Amino acid sequence: MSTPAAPKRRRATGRVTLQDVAATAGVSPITASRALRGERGVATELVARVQAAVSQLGYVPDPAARALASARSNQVVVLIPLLSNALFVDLLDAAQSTLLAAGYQSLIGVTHYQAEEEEALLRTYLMNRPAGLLVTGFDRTEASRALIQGSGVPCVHLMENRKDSGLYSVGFSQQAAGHAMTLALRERGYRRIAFAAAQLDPRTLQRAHGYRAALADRHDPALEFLDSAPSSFALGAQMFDRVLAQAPDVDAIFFNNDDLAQGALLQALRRGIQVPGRVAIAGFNDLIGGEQMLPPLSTVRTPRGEIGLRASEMLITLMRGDAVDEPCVDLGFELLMRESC
Amino acid sequence: MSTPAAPKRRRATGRVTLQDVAATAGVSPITASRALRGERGVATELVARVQAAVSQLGYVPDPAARALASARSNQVVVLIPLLSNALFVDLLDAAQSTLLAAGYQSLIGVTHYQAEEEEALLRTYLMNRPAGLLVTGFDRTEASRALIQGSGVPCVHLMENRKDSGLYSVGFSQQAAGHAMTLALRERGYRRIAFAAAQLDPRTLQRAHGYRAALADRHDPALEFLDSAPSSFALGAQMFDRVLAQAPDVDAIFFNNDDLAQGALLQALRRGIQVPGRVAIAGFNDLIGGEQMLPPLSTVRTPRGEIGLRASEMLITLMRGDAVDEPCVDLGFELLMRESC
DNA sequence: CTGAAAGCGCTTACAG
DNA sequence: CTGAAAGCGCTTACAG
Repeated sequence: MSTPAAPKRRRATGRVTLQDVAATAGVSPITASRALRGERGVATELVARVQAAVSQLGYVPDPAARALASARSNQVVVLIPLLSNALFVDLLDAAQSTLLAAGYQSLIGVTHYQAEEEEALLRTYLMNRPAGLLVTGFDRTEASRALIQGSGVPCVHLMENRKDSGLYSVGFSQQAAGHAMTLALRERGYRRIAFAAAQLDPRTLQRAHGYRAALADRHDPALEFLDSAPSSFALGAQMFDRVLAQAPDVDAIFFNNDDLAQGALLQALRRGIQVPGRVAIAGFNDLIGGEQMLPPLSTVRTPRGEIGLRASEMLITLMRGDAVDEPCVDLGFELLMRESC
Repeated sequence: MSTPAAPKRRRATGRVTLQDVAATAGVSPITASRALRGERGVATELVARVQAAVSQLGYVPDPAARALASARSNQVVVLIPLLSNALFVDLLDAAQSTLLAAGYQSLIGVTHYQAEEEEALLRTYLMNRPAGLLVTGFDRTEASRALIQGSGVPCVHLMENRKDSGLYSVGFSQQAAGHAMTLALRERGYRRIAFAAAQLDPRTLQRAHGYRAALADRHDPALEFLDSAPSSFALGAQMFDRVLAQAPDVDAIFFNNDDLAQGALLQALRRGIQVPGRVAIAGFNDLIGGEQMLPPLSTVRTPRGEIGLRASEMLITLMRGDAVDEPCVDLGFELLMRESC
C-alpha cells in the first residue's frame, strides 16, 4: 500500500514545491524531478502518480531554482542589429515562436550595429547562463568572440555563412545575391548600373562585392553611392536624386535595401521620371509593399523567416546536446523580377 | 589591520562567488551583497573594499541565485499583439531600451490578438517571477486578469487608459483620436466619409466609436467597412476598390491604419483616381512612409514610442516599490493634415 | 551600521 | 529503476 506521507512541513512561502508533489505522489523529490523533466528510466506508473500530484496540487516549477541547481536556464539570447528594420523583426518573430514552442524563452538584445553594444549585451545576458545564443553575422569584437567561446553556450550565427570556420550558421551568400541581381540587370541590357547603399554594415558590403564582381569588366567606382546613414524611404528618395545628378547617364540603380528602393520609386513618381524607361530600379530583401509600388519593385527575396526558423531548430538540437550534421546551412535567395527593371 | 581571510574553500564549479568577494574584502557576504545592490546604510569604506574585490576577482553575480533567494527576477514581461505591425515594434523598442538602461531585461511575448494565447504566455512567463509586467490594452480573459492580480507583480497597461479602474496605464484615447480625425474631415467639407478598418481589435473598435460620434447627426452604417483580416498594403488597395464600388458617392475614406491608407493611395495612383480631388484619404498612426506618398498622407500621429518609454518608467517606479502619482497617463495624439485630404 | 543562521526550490553526482 | 545527501549562490528576517 502506498499511503503517501504528509508533506514534512509547509514552506514559509506557501508555495507548492517539488517536495510537496513528491510527498503526495509517494516518491522521492529526485524521482519527481526526473518524471517532470521527462527523463527516461522512470517507471511509467510513477510518472503517472507524479503527474497526478502536479495537477492536484497545481504545482508550478521554479525556473530560478532549476537554473541555480543545473547551472543552465531555459532562455535563449537573440541579438539583432535593429528593430527598425523589418528584416530583423521577421527574423526575430520566427526565432521567437520556434523557440517558445520548444520550451525556450527569448531574451532579445538590440546592438544598433555597434560591436561594443553587442559586447556589453553579451556580458549582461551571459550572466543568465542562457541555454543558447543566436547572433547576427560574424563581425564582432575579439572580446565578444571570447565571451561566446568561453561561455560554452551553443551559438548559431544568423544571415551569413562561413564555411570551415567551425561555427554554426544559417544564412545565405550576401555576395552571391548582390552578384545575381547585378547580372540580371546586365542581362536585361542595362549598361550603367549604379549601386546605392546605406547603413554600410558587413552584409551590405558583401553585396557590394557581388555587384563589383558581376561588373568586373566594366566596373565604374563613380557609380557606387555609399551612405552610412540608416536606410529609410526618405534617404532612398534623396539618393535617387543624388545618383541622377552625379551620374546622368545611369540607366539602372540597384538599391541595397527595399526601403531605399521604394523611396526612390516614389521620388521618381513625384518627379515624373519613368521607371524603368528612363532608369530601372531594383531593391533588396523583398520587404512589404514592394509589390504594391508603381511599378512593382524588382528585388531579391531573402529568407529571413526561414533563417529564424532553421537557426532556432539547429540551436535546439545543440542545446539538447545532439549533433548537427550540417553546421552551415545556406538557404539561398530568389530573384523577383517585377516591373521596375 | 585588515588582512582578508582566505576564501573558506573553492566551490566545485570554480565560479567566483559573493562569498569569495566578501572574504577578499574582509566583510561578511551579507554586507557584500548589500554593497553590491547599492543598499544604503553601508559604510562607504566597506563599499569601496567590496567593489575593489569585485573587479580584482572578476565577480559576476548569478541572477538565478538572486531570483531564488529574493523571489523576484530582474526580468520584465512585455506582451504585444503582433510583431508584424510597426506600431508595436516601436513600442517594444522604446520599452526594451528604457528597461535595459534601468537594469531590467525584457521577455517578449506575442499574443497574435488572441486572449487565449495571452493567457498561456502569462502562465508561462509568470513562472519566472518577473519583476514587472507590460501588457497591451485592457481586453483579456478573466483568468488572465486573475493571474496578473494574483501574481502581485506590478503591471502597466499600454495604449489605452481606463480611469478609475485602479489599473496603471499609459496611452491615449483611441476614441477621441477617431473622433478628431473624422471632425477634421467634416470641417474640410467632406460629407460622405467612410470608415475602413481591418483587424478589428479593441482599439480599432474604439476608433470606430469616435468616428460614429463625430457623425452622430448624419451617420450612415453603409459607410462602415470592417474587415477582420490583418491590416496590410494589399488589403488597403482592396478595400479602396470595395468602398468606391459599394458607395460611389463617398468623398473621403478614413482608414484605421496607415498601411491600409498607403495601400489605398497606391491603388488610387494605379487606377488614376485623384486624391483628394475625387476622394480624400486619411490614415492612422503615422507609420513610416506616409509622408513620402503621393500625395503625402494625412494621418493621426500616435505616441507609441513615448508610451513605451513612459510606461517603462512608471513600471520601474512601481518595481522599486515607490508610489506613482499619475496612474493613468494620457499622452494624446496629433492630427497630421498633409495633402491627401 | 554589520553579521550568523537559515532558507529559497531544485538537480547533480554517487550509491545501490 | 530509485533515493539520501549535499550543494547551487544568493538574500531575508532577526539580532545587536
